[in-house]
Amino acid sequence: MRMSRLLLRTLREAPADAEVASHRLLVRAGYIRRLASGVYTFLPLGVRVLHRIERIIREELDGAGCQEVLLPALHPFELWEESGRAALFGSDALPALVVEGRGGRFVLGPTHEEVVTATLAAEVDSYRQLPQTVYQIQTKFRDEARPRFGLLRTRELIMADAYSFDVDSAAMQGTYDGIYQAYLRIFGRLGLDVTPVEASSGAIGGEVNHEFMVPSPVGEDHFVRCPACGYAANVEAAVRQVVDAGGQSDGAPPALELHHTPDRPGIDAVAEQFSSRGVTAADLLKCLAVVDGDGRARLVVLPGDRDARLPGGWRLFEDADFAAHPSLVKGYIGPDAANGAGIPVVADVGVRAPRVGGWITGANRPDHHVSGAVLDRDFTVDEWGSYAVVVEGDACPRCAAPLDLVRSVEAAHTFQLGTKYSGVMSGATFVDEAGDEVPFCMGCYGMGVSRLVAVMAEAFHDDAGLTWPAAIAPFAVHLVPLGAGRVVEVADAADTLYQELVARGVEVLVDDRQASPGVSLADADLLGIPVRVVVGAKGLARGVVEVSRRDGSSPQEDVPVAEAAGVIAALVGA
RNA sequence: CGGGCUGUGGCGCAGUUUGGUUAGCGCGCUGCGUUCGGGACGCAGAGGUCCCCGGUUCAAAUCCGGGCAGCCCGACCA
Repeated sequence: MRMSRLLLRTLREAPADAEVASHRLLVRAGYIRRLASGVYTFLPLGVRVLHRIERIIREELDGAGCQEVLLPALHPFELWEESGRAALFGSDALPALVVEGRGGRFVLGPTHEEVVTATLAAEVDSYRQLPQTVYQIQTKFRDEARPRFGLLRTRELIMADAYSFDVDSAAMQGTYDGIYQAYLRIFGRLGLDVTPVEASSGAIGGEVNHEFMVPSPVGEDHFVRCPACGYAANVEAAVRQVVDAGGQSDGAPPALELHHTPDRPGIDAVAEQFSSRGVTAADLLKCLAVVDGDGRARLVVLPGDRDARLPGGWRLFEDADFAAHPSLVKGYIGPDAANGAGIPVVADVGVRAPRVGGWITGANRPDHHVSGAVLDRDFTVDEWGSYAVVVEGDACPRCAAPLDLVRSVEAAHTFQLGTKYSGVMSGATFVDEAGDEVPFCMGCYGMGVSRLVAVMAEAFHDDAGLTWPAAIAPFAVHLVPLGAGRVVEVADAADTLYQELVARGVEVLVDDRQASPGVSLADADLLGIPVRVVVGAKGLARGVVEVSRRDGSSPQEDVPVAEAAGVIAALVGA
């Protein structure tokens, strides 16, 4: 490709809204342009990178036995009513865009479980046709509350999503493992350091699921990792154990005392009132009245210095709920009231740790708290669990070693869905060997392709620009003639080398613009093509061209002009 | 959805407080010339609904009212 013909403009300065390196560099180097907030155009260089990534994904998914399809991006609204997920539209969980057309109401697909289930339902009737795994590379639409960081979080995104259909749960798990391994191979070929973690399934659903996390300082997710046993989980799903330090007090048990605590909204304010006794938020019980997934009232209790982590489907009490349960006084809840009212108390394991002086907690009457509350004397717990967001240094749930906290970008997410969709959508069944009609056992697997462009740019850049690995670079070789406009030997040598490389099947970008050397070299740094070949008067005087690696992985090398095409072609594996 | 900030040629910004004649600077763009192995220089040019609507005024980028959009922090999130 001749650079003079390439639709490319590089920018010396990045737009003011570009904060992170990938966004700044992809815009400056002319790979992408913003059309609207969270909506980007891929220019020719950007499309080439996108396609290289897609090709790797296709090769690995095809190799894992998946078949490519292309599902519609425009979905009949009724399909989403059938699955029940239309009820989530407009919520943060599923911010879909709905459009009114002459043919009715449509959803701009935010994800494709409904469509693919309907598709397979129509094509598959017998266990003999199973298993099936299909995938597509498609544009998805989400009405993001806050698009940001360039391609990392957008309203319109390109995703590779696969869907598996098996006869039963055991078969589905086998398929799941196969895709999981294929995903690891994809990230391996991209050269990304990825960690699969246990995660929460959100609006997609299902029991078992994994996120594929790429550690990054600009990531919006956090996961914990155990350096001892390898446990890894998103903080939204991570659990911990509480190690009994042993120091049980042998002094007299604390007495239960009532305190007047007016105008003390919140844990920190209450702790402040007792600060003269050395009390901190960790000495208080945080008591959250919630409604669980089955609509039952529960009281979640955890140490006051921890953020609560509620299981999926649980929600905090609203005013109407408090009205229905008058024993729970908003702002002054103590677990004993829930015990008395028969409301199950579920407590974080942190509440089990021995505590000199007991707990400070609500007194179940306005403006009052109690101190000296002791577990099993003043209140009881019906069920123990991990209801606090795990933080760095918490004990690993498997081996008790201190956990590390890692900031990261979610690059992919896989789910074992089971019959969540096939169980409720009509016709999503097949006849099994015994002649019974049973629903498909499904899995789904999503990978953010456009997001991966940004993830790769985050992982592969330096101060001067991008440093693509060969696997996804838009071109293999950047040929930079210096002074071709006035030194005919340079122009001739560069043109000859360009023709030879093209003839050998090397993807070459040649800088045939009328630009000064500084501009050409700075743009070459910015674009990040892995191998650079400088053809200049200085080199030609010695009979050589200069070959270097953008990532600095090997020193610059002088190659005799006559051998250049062969050496370079071998270097890039053409 | 809450808080803060910002909308001025393609990009980055000044000008707005204190209204005033032709709206300015750097980069980029066009032409000519010189230069050119790390973002050169000179000369001459082109390019602007100053986010939108309404108001005040002899006069509005500037003041007032109402919108819209964008960014940041938080909340939320597949």
